[in-house]
Amino acid sequence: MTDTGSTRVRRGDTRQRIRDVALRLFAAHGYEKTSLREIAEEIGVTKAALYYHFKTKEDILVAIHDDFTGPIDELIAWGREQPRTVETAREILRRYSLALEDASDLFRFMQENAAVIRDLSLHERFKERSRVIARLISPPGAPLEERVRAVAALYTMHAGVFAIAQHLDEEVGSEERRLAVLRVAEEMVVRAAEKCGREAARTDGPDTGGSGSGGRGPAPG
Amino acid sequence: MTDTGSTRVRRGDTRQRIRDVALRLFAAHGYEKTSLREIAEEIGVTKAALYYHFKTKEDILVAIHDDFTGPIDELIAWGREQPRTVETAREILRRYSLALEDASDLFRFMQENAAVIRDLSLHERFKERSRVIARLISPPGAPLEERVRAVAALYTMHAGVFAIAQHLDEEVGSEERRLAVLRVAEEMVVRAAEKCGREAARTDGPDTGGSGSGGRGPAPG
Amino acid sequence: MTDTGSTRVRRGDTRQRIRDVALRLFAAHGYEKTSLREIAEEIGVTKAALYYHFKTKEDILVAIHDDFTGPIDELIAWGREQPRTVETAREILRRYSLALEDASDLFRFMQENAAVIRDLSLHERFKERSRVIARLISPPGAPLEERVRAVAALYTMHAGVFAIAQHLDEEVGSEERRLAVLRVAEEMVVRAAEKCGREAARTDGPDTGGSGSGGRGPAPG
Amino acid sequence: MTDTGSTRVRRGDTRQRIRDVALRLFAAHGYEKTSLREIAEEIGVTKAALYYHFKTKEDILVAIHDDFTGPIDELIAWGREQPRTVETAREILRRYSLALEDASDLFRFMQENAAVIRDLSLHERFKERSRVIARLISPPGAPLEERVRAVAALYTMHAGVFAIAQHLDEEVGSEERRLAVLRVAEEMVVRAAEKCGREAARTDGPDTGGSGSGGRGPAPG
DNA sequence: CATGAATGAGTCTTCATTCAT
DNA sequence: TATGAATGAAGACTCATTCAT
Repeated sequence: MTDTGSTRVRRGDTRQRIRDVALRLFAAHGYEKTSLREIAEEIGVTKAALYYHFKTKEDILVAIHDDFTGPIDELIAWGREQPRTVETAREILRRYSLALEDASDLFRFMQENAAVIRDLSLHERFKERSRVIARLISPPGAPLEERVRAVAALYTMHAGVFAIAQHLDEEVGSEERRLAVLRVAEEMVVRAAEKCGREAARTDGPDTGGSGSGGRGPAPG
Repeated sequence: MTDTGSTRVRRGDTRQRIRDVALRLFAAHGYEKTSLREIAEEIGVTKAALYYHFKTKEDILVAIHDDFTGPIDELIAWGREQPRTVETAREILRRYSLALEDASDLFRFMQENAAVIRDLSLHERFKERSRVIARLISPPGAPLEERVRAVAALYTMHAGVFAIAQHLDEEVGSEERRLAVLRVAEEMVVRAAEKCGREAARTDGPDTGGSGSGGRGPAPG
Repeated sequence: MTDTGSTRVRRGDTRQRIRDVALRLFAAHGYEKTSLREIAEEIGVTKAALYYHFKTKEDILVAIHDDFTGPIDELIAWGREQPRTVETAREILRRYSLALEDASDLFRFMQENAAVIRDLSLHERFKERSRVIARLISPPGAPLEERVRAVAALYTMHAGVFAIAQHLDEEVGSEERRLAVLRVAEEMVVRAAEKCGREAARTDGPDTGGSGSGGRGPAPG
Repeated sequence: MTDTGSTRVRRGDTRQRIRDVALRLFAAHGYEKTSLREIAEEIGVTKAALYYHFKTKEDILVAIHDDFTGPIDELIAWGREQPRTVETAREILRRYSLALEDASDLFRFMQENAAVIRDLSLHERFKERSRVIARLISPPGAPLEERVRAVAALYTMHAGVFAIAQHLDEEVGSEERRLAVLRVAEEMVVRAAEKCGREAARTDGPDTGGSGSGGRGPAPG
């Protein structure tokens, strides 16, 4: 066995630990209010060590961001090749819901620090992805209300991972909450399709979603 | 005639100008990234002058906040005395929509700086008001999904004043956008009531709302 | 009588003291090696106080520089209006010698920190003035050797205020040294004129100049 | 045949490359402003590698310095054994001019970083050599003006390799410039001797220098 | 012969805040 | 009603240097 770091410091994983701690602190107190000193101290290294691994504070954030965009990019790639049906839209929402849950800290951070992020290089990359997904759900030339509904569905899901959760301070399981939010979002886009008379397959309930990625097993009626 | 500031600076209204400029800068670049120096410079006074009018930086924010809560408080008071019908819920949304539009900078700011605001005294006051309105729409003991829908409707409207607008980069009038968002939000709570079998009055359209606060004239079909 | 600062700090003159101390330290240890902390400590204020008076470290240097350029600019202005005779050139050298002596710390600094200064905004301004004076002495289209002589004369004088002085560690009075250097420089330009056959007035020796601004007494008309 | 670096980096010559790159950067931006990171990056090794070859940053500079002092030391040795005639002085200048040209980057660096170098161990060694050469040209007990002339001649040559060159932005070949500067310097010491009535050999032109080190062939009349 | 990882001291600079005037 | 002058604390970042591997 190699010397498994009894020597006071988990070796090698510093870079990853910086990302982890930074995300937690950024999400908790905001990007500007989190100092590199705090991050370094919590990890147990010096500020200078952070600069060995990342060129700037913003760079840490970028690295965190890019850590989580893989699933989203796959979702976009998948979405582009599907037919533009309501069922596709629903499946996108289901998958997006899962991706969101995995990266909930990051999304919460992006949402709650939007004002500051606007001045960062990150901003454009993030915004673009958001826009693309919205377009995947609501066809480019769709009527205003349908497009609003699509974006609203997305934001509902974003809010679902933290803001809405705060309003539900009772004992609501996180998976239960996720599914409830998902169902609401799904319905929004289904409604949009109905109203605008698209090639809506049956849309009575969120039943068909059974295809699975929306969750394990059928959602309770 | 009133002394129309021959001296290049409107005298007397400094306090108000501080609030205005501060809100604009806070909303644009975030609370932490906006320095008192910037505010003072833009107004044309010294930093010290800000301290004549406000005790701390946070105080400026509190003053701004309180400037805009009047209408919301009235809405809450009004809501408390209404019967808990779907129609009431819709009317609350309509009025909330208008209040939001008037205080859009502030709401945008609160939303986009949530992470930083969490550490401020303001936070609780703001959060509570939000919670109360949500409760006005979805009865305390309502089923999970209905409550989610209520909160989602509220967030949809919050997002409507800026985030959604960004996705609608075409030439959509701001009033047109507001009404579209409002309609989507209304439908969310109506749907909730239907599903949960409340004493839903007719919900076909946002017609009854004629009481007026939802907008001028009937919304286009 | 007003309270004449028994209160520990000479009031009002902070800005000037910053310039003085900064120049001394810059000249002694170099621009890069002199930290704002050192300057502040020596004056007895905080680093932040420096930033109340100057926007950046470079700004302090610029202010110092501009303090001393007045006489040089006057010299240039005067020179431009004189006939381009050898006598004018000699008078320029004499006046330049005096200006140099007054600003010797600055010139020494500029000379000994040239490498660093090259990256500063100051550089161009300084270089240009240097060039102009050289041109005043050696006519634009003069033969190579004459121009070299003019520049060399200038550099000899620059070096005279410190580098040459170091080689003369015996007891040579500073005024004695200045005049010796000046005489050498004068001769260089006189020789140049002789060789190139300009309208040299008598150039046998640096005698006539004696009365001039190179020492005490009125400059020749 | 020699292993001509198939591996992208000339191996073995790292030490030399450090010296080269360091001198170039030191001369360009100054000693303090040039970081070991820059040097290492430009070479394509890590900072730590520099420390394999040199003990400190200052050590790199010392090594560079010592690289170039050989010719100067030889010149000094030669000079010491010559009779103290004007002709000797001229020959010293001629040889010095050539040595200077070979080590122009270093001399430029020493001149333009004098303020910083003063705090380095190098300083004394360098200054001493300078002093010795000056003494070789102007006899120990010579009158003030003669000594000033000697030092000025030396500084003129130093300045000649860069500062004067800058004033001559036209197309003046570097050899042409060197010779012009040399001629001016020579004349300074010749004049000194004339005035002070030393055993001046003929001084009409820089002809006798034929020994060659002053340049190839007779200088143009 | 070199690197990966890290450090401690220090850099310039900005900030919210204070207070005598 | 304001300002001029200043401060203490902190910020992000860089540097020369070290050392185990």
